[in-house]
Amino acid sequence: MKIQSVKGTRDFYPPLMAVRNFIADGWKEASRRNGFEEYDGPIFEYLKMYQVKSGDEIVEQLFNFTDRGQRHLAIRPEITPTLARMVNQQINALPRPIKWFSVPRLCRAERPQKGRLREFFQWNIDIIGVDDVLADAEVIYTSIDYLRSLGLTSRDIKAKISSRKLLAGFLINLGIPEGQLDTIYPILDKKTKLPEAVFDEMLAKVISHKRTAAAIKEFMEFKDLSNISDYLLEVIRNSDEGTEAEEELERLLDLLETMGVGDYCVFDPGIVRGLAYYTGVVFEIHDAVGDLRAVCGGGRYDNLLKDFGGPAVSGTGMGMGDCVLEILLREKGLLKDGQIATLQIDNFVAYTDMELQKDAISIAAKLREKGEATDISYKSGSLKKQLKQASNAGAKKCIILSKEFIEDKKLIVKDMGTGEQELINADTF
RNA sequence: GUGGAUGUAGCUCAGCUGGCUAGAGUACCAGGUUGUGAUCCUGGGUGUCGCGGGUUCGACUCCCGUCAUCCACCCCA
Repeated sequence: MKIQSVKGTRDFYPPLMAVRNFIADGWKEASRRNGFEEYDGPIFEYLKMYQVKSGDEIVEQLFNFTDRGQRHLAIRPEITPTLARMVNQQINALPRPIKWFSVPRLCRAERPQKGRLREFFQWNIDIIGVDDVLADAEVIYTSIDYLRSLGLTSRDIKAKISSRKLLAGFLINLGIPEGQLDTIYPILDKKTKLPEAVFDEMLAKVISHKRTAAAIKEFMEFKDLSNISDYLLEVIRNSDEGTEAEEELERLLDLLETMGVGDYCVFDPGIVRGLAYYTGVVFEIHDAVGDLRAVCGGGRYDNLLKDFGGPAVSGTGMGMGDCVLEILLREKGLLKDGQIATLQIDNFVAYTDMELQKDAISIAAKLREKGEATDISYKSGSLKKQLKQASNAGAKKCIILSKEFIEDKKLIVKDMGTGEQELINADTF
């Protein structure tokens, strides 16, 4: 019976595994050089943990099951709730600030499409316990730092930055009841993703006042804080919250400039994020020219720990999936199939006669004991074939046992880079 | 859940308005005077033409159904 792979999953054959490691290793290096510590949690959790934030409809979008003890469990669709749980459990023992990262394998039961699969990897970084926007700047900087290290320039990608607080202050001053904000955010989040007419229709359903709707659209299209119209500025500054958010954003952009990534960053009030739990700075990094979905997204969530039964400690973080990233890197020519070696050995041991096999095995074993990556031919076929195998394995040297070994206990050591070879005494090994 | 496209060798694909034993490139295996990596040459098909029905003397080809994949919606933590 032939069984195929499950929809939305990937088989990581060695060349693809090399790509996956290339991405994950880069994430880990970027995390460490920016001062983040690695953590991980279980791959499944109680289902209700994912319902806290997002309600019951989320259940249809994740893989859930009941174990033999009748526990309702779910394979993790994200790691942030796990992070919140773990931090809450030891909140009084952990030194602040908490700067943690993880590269979890996640599953979501959504319909697969370009840049979105049912099983994927996502780099998460979070800073918990720092109210200062410096923490938001650090998160954005670390994200850019990684992408930049791959060769993506400020012409390739842009970090679009806004603030939920700014938006909230603006909307409230326009006369929108605070309780309605959570319904409006997901709609505004779609502004750039939908045709204008469709968006207008959706917005009209929640905002009947035409001038208010127009003001919201106008606000979301501004690209420069210093160039915003007097009327909108007045609306923003008409509240402490709006004024505070404006100052925070200005400081954030200034910090990013100081960090040397100012040219990657733009203010974009069109960035809202669909999630309810964001409370401050929000951002997404996009392909500057293409129409791929966001490479990563994140923001500040001041109530997350509290929502998971912990204290009111603030956090800010970011998630970056591997699928869109890989597509982007391939489009930019920064990642090519077969470009990353799946095998890198130091020595390959070849022999021209079966009577030499035992000695060859012994020499290979000694090299391995010394810590050198060594492979050996399993049969004494033509030397041509064995050298080809050595070459394919990326061997730096090929050690050949032949008549010189039988006669004088000498080995041929061939440098696979230069092609030069020398005779050495076998007892050197 | 909705719509569109596509299913032929491990991979990329060709195969016309139905007609001989189903093909190419690539990959892989073997060999090219039993001692040298590339290229080249020779040989090897590794296949339930997604699956099931129907039409027909005859189906990879046409029709119906079904399954799968991809793309776009819905959704997106």
